[in-house]
Amino acid sequence: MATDYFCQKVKSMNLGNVIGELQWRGMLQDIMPGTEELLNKEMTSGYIGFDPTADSLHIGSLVPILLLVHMQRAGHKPFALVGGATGMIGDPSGKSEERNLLSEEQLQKNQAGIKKQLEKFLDFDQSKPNAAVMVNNYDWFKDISFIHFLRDVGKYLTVNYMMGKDSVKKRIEGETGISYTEFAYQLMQGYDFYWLYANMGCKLQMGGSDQWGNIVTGTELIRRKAGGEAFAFTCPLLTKSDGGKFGKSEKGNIWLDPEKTSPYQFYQFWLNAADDDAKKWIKIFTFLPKGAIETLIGQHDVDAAKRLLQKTLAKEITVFVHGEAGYAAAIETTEKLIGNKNAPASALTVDDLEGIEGIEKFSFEKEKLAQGIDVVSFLAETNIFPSKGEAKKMIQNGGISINRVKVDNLQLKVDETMLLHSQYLLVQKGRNKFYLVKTV
RNA sequence: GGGUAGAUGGCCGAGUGGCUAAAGGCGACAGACUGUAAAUCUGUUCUCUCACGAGUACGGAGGUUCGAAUCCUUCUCUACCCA
Repeated sequence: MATDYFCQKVKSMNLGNVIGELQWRGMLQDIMPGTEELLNKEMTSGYIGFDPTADSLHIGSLVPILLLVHMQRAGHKPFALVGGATGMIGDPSGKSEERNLLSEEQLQKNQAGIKKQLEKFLDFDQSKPNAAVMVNNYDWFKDISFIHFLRDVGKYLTVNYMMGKDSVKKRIEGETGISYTEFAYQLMQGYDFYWLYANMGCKLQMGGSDQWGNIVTGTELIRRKAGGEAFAFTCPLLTKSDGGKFGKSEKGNIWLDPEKTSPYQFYQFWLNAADDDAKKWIKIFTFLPKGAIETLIGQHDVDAAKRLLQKTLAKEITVFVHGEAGYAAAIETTEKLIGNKNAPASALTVDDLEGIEGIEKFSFEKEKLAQGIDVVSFLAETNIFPSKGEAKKMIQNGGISINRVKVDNLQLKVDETMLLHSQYLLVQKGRNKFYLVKTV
């Protein structure tokens, strides 16, 4: 009795208050009763699933990842589930239309990519009791037959129950309907939770709030099939203050893979956050303590133009995802290209130009330049623009600069005399999109 | 099985024989203003073309017509109603 009490006491002393932490950070949407008590009482195993819909995670997945990190920091045991099986089916949540199935080959590739990324963010050191664990639901789904699934899983929940889920309801009421395949998705996710509960002692599932329905199916399955009690909480889905989709730029998703989104572009995304967004995001995407964040917000309000919040946010998250080196490269590029925008392009050294990380580079034949070429053809032939028409429109809009000088004349000839260090041209589209053309 | 209403550009949505490459809105891109913001205002937004212009396009196929997103036939898909 006395030792029990002692053990419990020791445990609870080491467990940080995750829920409280997540709450002030604005990372808590729904929570099942009893979850907080469980987390305060014992080291809890909790999981989040990531479906391999692409070969890299993007910043939308960052919030769930951070939930796991917070869990681990607070002394709990995080499970990252790669959805090798569920990814083959397709989650209807938040999707207005039935999706195309991915090829198995593609799925394999995606799983590998996602697995590699998740490994970076969590501590898998198995000597620690709360080491992170990576699982793949394909491992337990691959041997289940359809008949077994219907008997062992499908039997426990009514279709009525399943149809009540928002994700399903919306699709049934919508125009495109829902296939049996996607309808069954929640059962699979529910079974994941059950399997982890039964085999790995996993009592908690987390996720974005769009996952609430699927998660509850899991706790329900655990209750009915195993008579057990499981818990859950979700984080809010992020939106931008202008109503746009979070995590999208003109080039599409912001990926965590530096090959897809360079650290510079990644950094720029956060740096460009609107003030209101930055205030919310800095709590979510950094691990800075409450006091520090409050101070920052205070300073920001005094002089918003300094964009202290954005800079701190961008720094913290870039270091987290791409490391110090990635951040350093991002900063370097930023300063060269945008930092001192009044500096003439000729101030950039060869090393500067060559070393600019994360901008698109093109090559162009030196001979063509020797004769001089009109800007429009130049922009089209370097592939900076797909056609002359587009290049022309952009120039007419005043959106093109070469070597930091705005092109205001369609007739402008580009020739050798414009080259920086005899071989480079710095082409700028809009305020902060740069392309480096190197002659060959 | 029977009936009705639909399918228009990235999305929403107007358009029922020529004035329609197709109103309007959203989104996206660019400019001005700014803080590499936001808001606002302006321009662009099917493809190729410096331009003139040409080519594709209103679910698919075929037809009527000098001319079709618009009329007819048929097919596919969706929603709703009746069995």
